[in-house]
Amino acid sequence: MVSSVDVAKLAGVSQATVSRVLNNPEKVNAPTLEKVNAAIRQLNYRPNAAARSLISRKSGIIALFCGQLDEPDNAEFANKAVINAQQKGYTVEIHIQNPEKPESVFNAILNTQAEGIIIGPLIIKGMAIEYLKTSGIPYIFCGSSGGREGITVGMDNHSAGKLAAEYIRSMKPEAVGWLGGNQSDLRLQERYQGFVEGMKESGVNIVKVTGDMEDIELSFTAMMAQKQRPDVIVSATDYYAGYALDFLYDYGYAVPEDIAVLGIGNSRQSAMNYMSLSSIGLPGDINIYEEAINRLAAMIDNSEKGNRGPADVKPVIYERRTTRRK
Amino acid sequence: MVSSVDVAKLAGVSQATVSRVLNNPEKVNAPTLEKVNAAIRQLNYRPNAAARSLISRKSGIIALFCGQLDEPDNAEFANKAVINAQQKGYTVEIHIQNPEKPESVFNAILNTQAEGIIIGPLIIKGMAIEYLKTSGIPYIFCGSSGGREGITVGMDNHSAGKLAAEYIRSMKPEAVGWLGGNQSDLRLQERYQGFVEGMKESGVNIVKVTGDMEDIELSFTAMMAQKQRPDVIVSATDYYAGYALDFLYDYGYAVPEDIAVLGIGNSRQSAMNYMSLSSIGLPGDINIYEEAINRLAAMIDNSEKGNRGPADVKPVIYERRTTRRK
DNA sequence: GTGAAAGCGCTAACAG
DNA sequence: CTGTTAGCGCTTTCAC
Repeated sequence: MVSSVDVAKLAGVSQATVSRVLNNPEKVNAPTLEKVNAAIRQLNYRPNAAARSLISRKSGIIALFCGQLDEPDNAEFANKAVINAQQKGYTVEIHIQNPEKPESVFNAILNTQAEGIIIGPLIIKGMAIEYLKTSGIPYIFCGSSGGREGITVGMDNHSAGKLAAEYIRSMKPEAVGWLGGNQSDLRLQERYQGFVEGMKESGVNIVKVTGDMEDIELSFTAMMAQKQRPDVIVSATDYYAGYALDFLYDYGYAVPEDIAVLGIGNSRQSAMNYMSLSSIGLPGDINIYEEAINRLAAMIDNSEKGNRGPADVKPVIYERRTTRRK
Repeated sequence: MVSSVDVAKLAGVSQATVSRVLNNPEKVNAPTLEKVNAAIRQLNYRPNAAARSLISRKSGIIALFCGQLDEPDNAEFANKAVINAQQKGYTVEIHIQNPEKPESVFNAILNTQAEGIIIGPLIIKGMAIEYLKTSGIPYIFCGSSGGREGITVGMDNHSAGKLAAEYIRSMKPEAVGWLGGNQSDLRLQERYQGFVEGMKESGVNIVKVTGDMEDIELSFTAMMAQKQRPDVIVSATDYYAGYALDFLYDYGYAVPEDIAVLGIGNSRQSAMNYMSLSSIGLPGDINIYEEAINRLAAMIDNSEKGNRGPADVKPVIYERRTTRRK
């Protein structure tokens, strides 16, 4: 490995001068600077980031936690958050949760040298919150929900559930199915609570199905086998709604004639003509990811406590083919 | 920041002993070990990764480069590669390419402390290959294509294009449209070359449309406005095929009756009933991502040169509704 | 404007 | 089994 000492030798200067060329070139005489730069190129020297951050106590790294990227919600979060962080000059360390052992991903908090942590949609379990709090590293929830622990930027999940309820009540359903996803996902719990609140006193029976996809497939079938089966299905995420559409097709239902389907999240896919899934999501012009990274960066720079509280954005409804009954 | 010296003081031992407790606890007497561990917990001590990697010259980091995660190809790559790397104990640093300035992402190669680099689907431009070669860091292409530079693990793109050609020739098309995506994506170029080769001597006219989505929308419209318009569209990726389906729907075409659509990549979406896109992809049981990470890890551990050559997996066809003409 | 020297927090010999 | 010591590669005073 070539170090700044090697460069110094070749250029015939001291190691300190090499460091200056890298960090304060304006404080170096033009000829010296050129000599050193030539040596750097010749040796293909690359400064050692570990040594630098040992001194500066800054790693330039943000750690990002999220669920698997095959779920559009997660992929959208990761994509936007990473891009915004990159634009601010940060390097992003990504940690993807394995749904089979959801706790284990949080062990990374113990060893990360990240300056900030951003938590997207995932299952918060085990020591996660405790690790976060004791790490001393600024953290922020975005799209996920930390409950009342730390600050959260994202859609107001409770309102989303409530809005879903209000919207489908106008359809006068006989019975409604709730596709809930993983029970440990706080975000989805909040959506469900909002939904139940919105359905209160409607007298409509709610059939709730939860679990991960494999489990859902079974319970979903069971739900549709009942005498009073739902004529409207609300899904806690667009991702599950996609699978619902798939099941319904397999079982011979017409959407929305037999059964209407409503998602939450308003993913890119849902807007495509071939899917055309009605969904509840953020107003079009809001970039919560940029806001989240901005806040995180502020917390890192100013050691800001981040007690400005949550920024819960009110969702809106996007009506598409899967609910558009004539 | 609390260091091992602080822990040592509190525990009444030398700093070296603290280090031993962390790395070789079996070489420490039980009572001492307990004293030190107590101090570690009390002070909430976390070893400084920078200092460690300064000594070991190992960062435990793999750098991953890919295109935006809203494209299913990219998301699948990132997801699987990250999960496999995590299982091997690596931390993954993710670098997402901004399509507006595709070169800039590669600057990260100059400063990364990663021990290995994995390059997924993206546009390789500018100094990318040169940076890779001079970095001295082992690298591997997966899903992307480095041409003949370095080793590649993934689908044989040329064969995929050829297979697409062979398949659609059986449909006796009058004219065929090729939706090509970004011209600078080597992977897509290879698919096209294979396609052209497969169509040779068929006498069928190929209309090629390339560019990113905004551009494609225009050229696509132009393509369909021609007198002899395609009755079969082959898309270089499933992602573009999705948009094609969307356009066709808007313009009043029936798929596959008026126009058949074939994708390449066999994304999860394409298999869903609501999309049911015929596509060309890897045989079901192959995990190229695990293979890629395994090879990269081997290159890191053994400083293996990685000259085992490319592992180009032969693709197969998944026939679904968008081409199933009766 | 440049060099010498002191560490950043840790691991790894080497003594004892 | 435990303490002492010498760096890892770099930035940053402090002299000259």
